[in-house]
Amino acid sequence: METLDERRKKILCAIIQSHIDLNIPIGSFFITQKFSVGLSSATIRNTMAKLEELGYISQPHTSAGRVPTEKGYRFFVSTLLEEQTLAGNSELSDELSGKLMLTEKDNGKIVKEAANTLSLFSHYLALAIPPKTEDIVLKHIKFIKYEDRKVLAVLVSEEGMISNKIIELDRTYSQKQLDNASSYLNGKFHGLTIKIIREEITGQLHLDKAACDRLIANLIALCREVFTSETEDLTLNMLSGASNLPDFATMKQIKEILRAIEDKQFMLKLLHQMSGSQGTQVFVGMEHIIPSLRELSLVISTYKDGKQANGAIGIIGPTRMNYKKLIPMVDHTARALTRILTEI
Amino acid sequence: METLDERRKKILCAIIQSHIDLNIPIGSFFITQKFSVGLSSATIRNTMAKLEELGYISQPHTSAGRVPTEKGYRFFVSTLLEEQTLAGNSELSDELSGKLMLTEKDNGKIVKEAANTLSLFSHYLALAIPPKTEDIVLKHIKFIKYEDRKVLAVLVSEEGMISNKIIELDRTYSQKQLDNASSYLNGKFHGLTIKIIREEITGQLHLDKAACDRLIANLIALCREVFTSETEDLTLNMLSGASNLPDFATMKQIKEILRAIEDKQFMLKLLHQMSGSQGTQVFVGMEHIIPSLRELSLVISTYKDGKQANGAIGIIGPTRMNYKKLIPMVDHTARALTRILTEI
DNA sequence: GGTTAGCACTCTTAAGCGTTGAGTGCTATT
DNA sequence: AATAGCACTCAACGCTTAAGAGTGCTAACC
Repeated sequence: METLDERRKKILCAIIQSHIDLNIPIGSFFITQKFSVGLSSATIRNTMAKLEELGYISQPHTSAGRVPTEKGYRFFVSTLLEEQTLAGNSELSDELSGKLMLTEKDNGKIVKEAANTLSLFSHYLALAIPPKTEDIVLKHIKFIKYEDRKVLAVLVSEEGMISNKIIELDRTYSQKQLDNASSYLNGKFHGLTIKIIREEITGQLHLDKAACDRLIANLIALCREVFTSETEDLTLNMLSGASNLPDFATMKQIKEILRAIEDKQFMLKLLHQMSGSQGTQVFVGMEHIIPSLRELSLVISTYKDGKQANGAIGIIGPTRMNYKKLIPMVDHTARALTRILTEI
Repeated sequence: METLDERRKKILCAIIQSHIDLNIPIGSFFITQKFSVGLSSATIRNTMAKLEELGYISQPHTSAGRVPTEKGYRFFVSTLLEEQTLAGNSELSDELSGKLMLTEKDNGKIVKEAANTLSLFSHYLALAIPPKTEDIVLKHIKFIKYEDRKVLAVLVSEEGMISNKIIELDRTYSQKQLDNASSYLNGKFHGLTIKIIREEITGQLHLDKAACDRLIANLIALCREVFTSETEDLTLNMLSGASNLPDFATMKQIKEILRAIEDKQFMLKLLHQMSGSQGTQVFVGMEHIIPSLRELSLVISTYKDGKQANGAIGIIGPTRMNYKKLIPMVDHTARALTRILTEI
């Protein structure tokens, strides 16, 4: 595979950046004008022909300028990621600290707020994926009498997530009894991840049953439901700035995006793709996730919440988006989010 | 003001229904074909001229057919509302009962689920507005230790809404102390609406302070925050089926809708418009709510939640939407929702 | 008087067609 | 290797023309 020398890289980036700015095919003459590169248009043309041959750019039609291909964008993005541009996001910083430092919020709301701000500044659709339910560490569980035979279970995680779940029992218990059950479970499961708790419950359950009184056994049995079912609230997908829907996309694409985001599988898939790697990643062309999202890109970065769990926050926009500005922006937001979540 | 005789009504409705079905201007000849009305196109033309003069229909251009005006749609809708068409929504019924009867849900989730289903069947954007916070009746309040000086307050309403709120205190309290505070407040405020509680707190507070011990006084003071601030979760706007975004609308309109829905004021305004009147209402052309939503209509119906509070559920679609099908659908959903919420 | 056939008129839509201009690839030259 | 020159291609634009849908009006009809 032929590699790109310095000049070709420079011209390729010039084409892509120009196309991002102007959204028109870029011609050879334009490059000589805009970038005082000291070459004639004919030379640029030769280079362009080579770049096209290598698959980085293409022509919409014979007599048009060049447009970046996905491969082109990927190259462009990778250079940007290497550069680690620490562009001035001080405005964003201020807004973020201002909004996120208000103390009356649980972590879920903080993450959502971060996505909101990111959407506001990027003018694109922002999304935040909370950590996987499995990795969440239980801090506290509390049962509240809800109706005659229904109990509201409130779960608080070490990371600051809060989740409600209503469970139905086969008979009525007093609040006192429920409090006892809470204490027992708190003592037993405090500090463990949901994953481990789940295993404990399914595995050891029959052993404990004999040891403790009937009430608690019964409650544990029902608790199984709390921990085994998907505990939706914790994995709630957070989406923000739908009003910042991109101008670029067709109705069909927008529908696809929203449908995808409503679908939990998509988010999990995405998080899975991210996991392992740290920092900011860019997916140019999202067809490997959903075929119809071919013309869209995702700039996304992981954040940590103080414990071991990882989430992700990022934006969805057109493939032709201003990566130079947006990559540092997403990166910055994720860092700020991590900082604030660990500070608490 | 000249009134419409039977024939004119019939022709007007034929035009509107045809236009809704086909989304093209409707000509006189078309009407004679589709509806075996026993009149020639010339006669239809005369009637059309009259209907246009009266403002019910209009021509996009000289040689085009007729298109309904907003006035036309309003007339059409009012006849449909009179008719009380009880069209077959058995499929919707099944889906609804199936989804809503699952017992593990709180009322907030049930309402959301109803909006989801409505969106699924209508193929439009569905929205549900929960009852006004003020009218909600407190059933239970519980404090859970969250962090050192932070407490998670969980509010459960008689209607089955659940709300979380984190409040910050000036010192640390033990869970035991928090439980005492919960009991005290439960005893004092159980069964009262948020509105009354709010008044009690702001009014009587200084009197009680002397009577009860310092801890509780302090907690009540902080409780003020729980009840006076907007308790967002309870008034959370519920929106569903963004993926069912209408084909009809321009990007600009869609942005407007989403922006509007993100804005709480809009929802409150809407609920206010609804309040007083029962049953299903149709707003043709939403420019009285937001100017830019001129080409959109809203079909919305109130639901009751067993107590005195009212919410609303409905859909947003193009002015040219299939009212004949959708009005009964919304009506039906609201009824089913009321039934299920009161049954519990 | 209401209804209808006939007809001229209007205006959109689509197709056809030459012109323009941007941008290219190729070749000969430096 | 870089460049100037040139013929070539093709989308975009404006123009004209033809077709067709639907109207309003008038005169005849029941």
